[in-house]
Order: sequence, then C-alpha cells, then structure tokens
Amino acid sequence: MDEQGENQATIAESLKSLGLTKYEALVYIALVRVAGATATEIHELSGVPRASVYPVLDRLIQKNLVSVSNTSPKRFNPVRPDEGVDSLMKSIESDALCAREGLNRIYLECADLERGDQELIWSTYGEENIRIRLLDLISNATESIRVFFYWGGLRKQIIQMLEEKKNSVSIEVVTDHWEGEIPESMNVWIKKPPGGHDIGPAKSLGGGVFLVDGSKAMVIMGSEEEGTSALYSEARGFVRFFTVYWNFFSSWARRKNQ
Amino acid sequence: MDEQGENQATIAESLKSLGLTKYEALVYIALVRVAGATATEIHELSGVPRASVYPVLDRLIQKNLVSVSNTSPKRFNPVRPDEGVDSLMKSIESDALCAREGLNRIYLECADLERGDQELIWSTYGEENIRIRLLDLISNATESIRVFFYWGGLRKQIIQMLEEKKNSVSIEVVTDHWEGEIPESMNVWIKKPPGGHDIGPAKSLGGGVFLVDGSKAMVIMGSEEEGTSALYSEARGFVRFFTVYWNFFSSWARRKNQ
DNA sequence: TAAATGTTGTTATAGCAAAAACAACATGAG
DNA sequence: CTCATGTTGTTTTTGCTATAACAACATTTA
Repeated sequence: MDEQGENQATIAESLKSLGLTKYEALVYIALVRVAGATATEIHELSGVPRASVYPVLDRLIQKNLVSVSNTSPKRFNPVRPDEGVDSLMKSIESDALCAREGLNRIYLECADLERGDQELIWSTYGEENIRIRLLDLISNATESIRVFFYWGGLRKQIIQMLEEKKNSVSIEVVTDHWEGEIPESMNVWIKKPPGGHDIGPAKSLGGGVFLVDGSKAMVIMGSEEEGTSALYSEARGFVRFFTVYWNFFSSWARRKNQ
Repeated sequence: MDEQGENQATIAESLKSLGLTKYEALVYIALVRVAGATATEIHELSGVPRASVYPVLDRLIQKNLVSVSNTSPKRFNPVRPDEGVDSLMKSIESDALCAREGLNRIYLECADLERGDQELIWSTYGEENIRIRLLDLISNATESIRVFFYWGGLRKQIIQMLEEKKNSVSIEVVTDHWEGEIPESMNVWIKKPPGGHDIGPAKSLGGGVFLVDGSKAMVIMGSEEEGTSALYSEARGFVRFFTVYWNFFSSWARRKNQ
C-alpha cells in the first residue's frame, strides 16, 4: 500500500516534468489502474475533487491520453501508457529539436562577431556540467594536454577522455592513481601527495588542473561541503599562473621517489 | 527583424515545453545571442525586468544552462545551446522512462483483473491519436482485416500498415483510390462512389470502417468543421452492424462497372 | 403516480503558489 | 557625487487547485 503510494508519487512527479499538472498526472494514473472508470470512480481513486475531474479529463483528452465512451454515465479509458508517454515525449523531442536548431543558428551567427571572452574567467558548478565542459575542452585540443589531478571524482571519465586523444595530441599527466594500464603514447607520472597538508585528504577535497594547447586552462575543485566547482579561462595571466603551478608539481613528480 | 522576433518566440515556446519559464527562455536566448553579457545587457536584450534577471539567472545556473564570470560587474555565459538542450532532454527522458515503467507495471497488473471494456464503445479525437490506435489495431490482427474507406486523410499510412500484414492475415479492401501497386495477396476493389449523395464530397467529409478478426471494429469520420473522430468497440452489436454495412458496400463494389 | 433520494455533468467562485512586474535601497567604482 | 550594479521586498497576474451550488436525470419509496 504505502509502497504503491510512494511509487505513484514518483510517477506523478515524472509525469509532471513531461508537462502534465498534478491533477492530470493523478487522474491518468488512476485511469491506468482501473481502465474504463467513471468520473466519480476516478475522483475516489485519485483524490482529485469530483468537479475538477471533468476539466482535467478534457485536457487529457486534448493531449490524446484518454478517450471517452458514449455511455451514460461516461466512462474513460487511458491510452496505453507506453504509447501515451511516447506520444508526450515525441512532442517534447520535436520542440527540443526546434529549440536546438534555432539556438544553434543564432549561436553560430553571433560566434564570429564577438568573443571578447578570452580575458574572462568563467565559473561552473556541479559535477555533471563540469564533466560536459571538460569533455568539450579535451576533445577540442589540437596540440597538447597537460593534466594535474588529485581527485577521485571524475577519474575514470578523465582517463577515458585522455585515451581517446592519446594519438593526436601530446599528453602529460601528473596524478596519484591510474586505473587501467598506461598507454605508451602518454607521459604519466604517478606519485602520492607527500603528507596531506599540501593537497588535503582526497575525500574531503580534490583538485584538478587542465592546460590545453598552452592557451586554455580549466581548474576543478571539489569539496564535500560546497560541492564541486570549476574555473575556466583563456586569459593570459590565468593560463600562465596555472602553467607555472603545473610545472612545479610536474618537476616534483619527476623526482625519483619522494 | 520581425522574422527574428517570430523565430525567437518559437524558440521560447519550445524551451517552455522543456520545463523553462518564459523569463528563463528569454534570458537564455538573449545570452546565446550575446555571450558574456552583463545583467543589464540581458535585461535590455530580453525585455525581462532588470530585477527579475538575477533570480532567473540563478535558476538557469542551477539547471546548468549558464555560467558566471568572477568579474565586476558579473558577466554570464550560456552553455553551448546543443549541449544545454540535450542536457534538459536527458533529464526529461529519464523521467519519461521512469513514468513509462511505473505505469506499464500498474497497467499490466490490472489488465488481468478486469476488462469489462468489451461491451463499450470508445471515442477518440484527432488524426494523430486515431492513427496510433489504428496502427495498434491493425498490427494486432491475427486472422482477417476488412477495410472500407473513402477518405484521403490517412490513406498512405493505412496502405502502408496493410502491406505490412498482407502475408499473415486475410485482407479485403474497398476504397476509391489506391496509391502504389496492389499486392497480389490482398483483395482490393476500387470503385468511385456513385453520385456524391451517398458518401458526400471527399473533401468535406470522409469515412472509414475497419473490421478486425470479426470481433473488433473501428469507424473513422473526418469532417472539415468538427475535425476527425473515431469510434472503437468490441461490442457484438456494434461489430455486427458494421459488418453488415461492410458487406453491403463490398457487394456493391464487386459489381462490374457501376 | 408523486415525492424523496442519489448521481452525473456543469458552472461559479474562492484559495493558493509560482512567476512576472515593479519599487526601493545598499553598494561600489569612476 | 553620480551612475550602474546587485539585492531585497511588495504587488499583480496567471494557472492550477479546491469547494460549493445547481440543473438534469435516474432510482427508490410511499
């Protein structure tokens, strides 16, 4: 019972992000449970006020999620849920396509005109978004990638990204741990951080520096309290600062033993 | 200019169905047009009140559609539109999957219990929904399909559907016009309606009758004024009525010449 | 048959929450 | 100081939610 309730609430939430209102979701779920119900039965099953059931059903019919019988009292039937959901998705997907095309056109039109971005430093929050940015950055590298990271967060994905580029650009990596075998075409130095006071315990805080083509830098910091955030810039000073930073740790890592 | 405005409005609508509010859509579009704008510039470009720009930008940052510079004044950058839209879609798709699974489970659980549906007659409105139902009906046919239609609306799709089943079930068709060549395994009678007073001019009104396995009937009526609607039933009387109806027109169509 | 009861479908309307629009204020750089 | 920025409230609007009341019809009971 409670499990069903939980489940239903989840489904309702999902349906809401497909563009239905709370009532529309509840009514549709109720109808899926007992196909061919009357308005009153729907009201009892869904908890939606009886008078509200009618306009809600109208909307659902408009959205092709419900059909009506011509009996009296009227009975209502849900479209098969997989078809219904697919139908909603299809409409959203078409909108997504439209938005993407339109926006991309605008974006590319404007791309030539401006881009005074180079001197600015951009912040990004959240691992997912950072992952996307990083992927973009690395996959557009043309000459060199220098990486320095002591951070578990995206280790696997970072390694995978680098391996895809290992034959087309020069890659140098300093890190504390490597998963899988190290490709020959990469220069990888593995070294545990000295005491912990330099970089901090890996679980609560981790960092990564990515230098691409000597002109772009992305710096990632993850901490348990404040989530993960990243800075990206093509500004000279910014890139130079982290290049020096990287050189320092790189030479430290090359020293044999500690 | 006006074209751009039209275009923008369209994009805004599309973005709204991806879960953004009007302001969020407008701000994001403005930002795509001039990346790295300040809050005030965004306000001017989008028409969104300046004070509203800030909370809206916050939400967009939360949704990983925008990043901030650490300059003063702050400057804002859009995530690349294709990435942004994809990211929104991914989240919606995951919800869709969740909803579909949950609903389908409920649906299948309940499917055994009931189904007193057989005696009812169901209405469906809108060509798209009807097309889906019809597809479902025809593709689940196991023995016979008898079709009678004088209706341009879904002609091509109907023909295509039938061709897919031509080798597995017996098919008989009466219609006024056929696109493409007629497969040998189907029985098709093509005959123009006599005068127009029986069925009416094809443009303003058209109809179709689909009898499947002798136990299911779907009747479609399209009129210019009231849109397209369909009835579906497995009720004995309903099926028998339209079987007689079909037999009548079938024998009429078999008569040589008019 | 006639009155009483209950149900259905409809309409009107009040409540509510999120978003939109506006106004006011503190800050900070030139 | 002055202007633009960033922040904080308040009001208005909007769309959904919720309740109440009503006419039409069917069902029951006397």
